[in-house]
Amino acid sequence: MADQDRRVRRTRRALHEALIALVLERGYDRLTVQDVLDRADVGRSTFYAHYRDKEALLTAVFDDMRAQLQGEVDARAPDDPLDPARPAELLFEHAHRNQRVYRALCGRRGGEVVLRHLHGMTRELLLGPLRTRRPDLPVEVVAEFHASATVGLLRWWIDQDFPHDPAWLAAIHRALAFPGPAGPSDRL
Amino acid sequence: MADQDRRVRRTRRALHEALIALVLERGYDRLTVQDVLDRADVGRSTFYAHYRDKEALLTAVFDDMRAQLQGEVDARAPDDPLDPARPAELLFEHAHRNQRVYRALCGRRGGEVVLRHLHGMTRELLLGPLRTRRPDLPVEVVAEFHASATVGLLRWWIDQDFPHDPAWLAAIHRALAFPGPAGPSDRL
DNA sequence: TCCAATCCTGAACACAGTGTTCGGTTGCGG
DNA sequence: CCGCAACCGAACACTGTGTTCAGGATTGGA
Repeated sequence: MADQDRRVRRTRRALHEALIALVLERGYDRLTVQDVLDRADVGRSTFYAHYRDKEALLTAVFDDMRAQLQGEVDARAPDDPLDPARPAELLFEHAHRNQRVYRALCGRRGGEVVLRHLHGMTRELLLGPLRTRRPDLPVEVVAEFHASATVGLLRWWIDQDFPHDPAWLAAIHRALAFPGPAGPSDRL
Repeated sequence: MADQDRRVRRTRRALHEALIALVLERGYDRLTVQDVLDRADVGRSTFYAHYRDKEALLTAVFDDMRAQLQGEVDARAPDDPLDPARPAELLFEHAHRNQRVYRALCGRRGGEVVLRHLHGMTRELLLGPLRTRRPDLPVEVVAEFHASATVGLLRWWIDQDFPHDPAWLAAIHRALAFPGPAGPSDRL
């Protein structure tokens, strides 16, 4: 199996790491495939044997992050499946624990593609809990609203270098997105 | 003065129009400068005499829209400067009256750059009215939240081909962003 | 230990798109 | 009608992309 060959693992890992480092230094769109190759010390043809292009590599890095987050959500969220602010809270915590990657992927210097994926992911994450919260409004629109707001908040936090706690951001998010005496932590 | 030469006006107008048309057909990033040139029937060197690159042209088109919107906001908003939902309402109305341009600039096929500008513009538009609304939370964060949510809603509306009214969208926006018995039109 | 399969290398290549230059032409405004 | 400014378009150098292929290196399993 392809996965078990150490060379493949090494190559992929090196490319991922090089991409992240270079995005943090120069920003995604100022990057050349050749730049990544030089940094990762990988041959040109090898790269194209693994990824279709620069964007595919970025997506692969994002998918790693996505899978990890999804795992945590699946593990920690189902005990409280109806709180619509919970997914965002988990997202903020996950970002806080993986600042480097989030800065590269979702920060100012990251690519637009990742933002689209992140937005879509967040929308799906929120769609369930939101269905019950606002039965009077069309769910798609509500999900769109909250996904945009949540990702916007996250981006702001990242670009400000993660000030305060994840809990701080989550409290603000809850106060803005779901005001009222509902939540247990509605004050700062 | 440069502005008064008919040739300049004609060239700029043709380039703007060609860009919009082509974005609607193929999407911004699938476009070549040469494509725009062919469609506008303008020489290559002429283009670079007017704009630094493809992105500068896009920005110029956006600035036209921005100026028009700003004019309307200045004309119609100051009578109600404290309602934080009013700027978004005006934005939705303006988009509805300029569907073609908004689809090209801010829709799915538009460029990422415009989105950043639109986001910034919206944030500035909201910063004033929001300052009084939520004195307990940091203004920047609140503005970020609402700018993201508003632009997200607008993009959704555009990509769905402007279903319903501007008023419909504004009502949803108000209900989600500023709930409570405050606004005059809080129901659908 | 060996070996066949698989991966990696690196240079060469064709290609697409960019942004600039410049001599010559056209159209504008005064 | 004239002088100036804008436009043209072809040519050019340049950057980056994605592919190909023959030869060398590593791997996992027998």
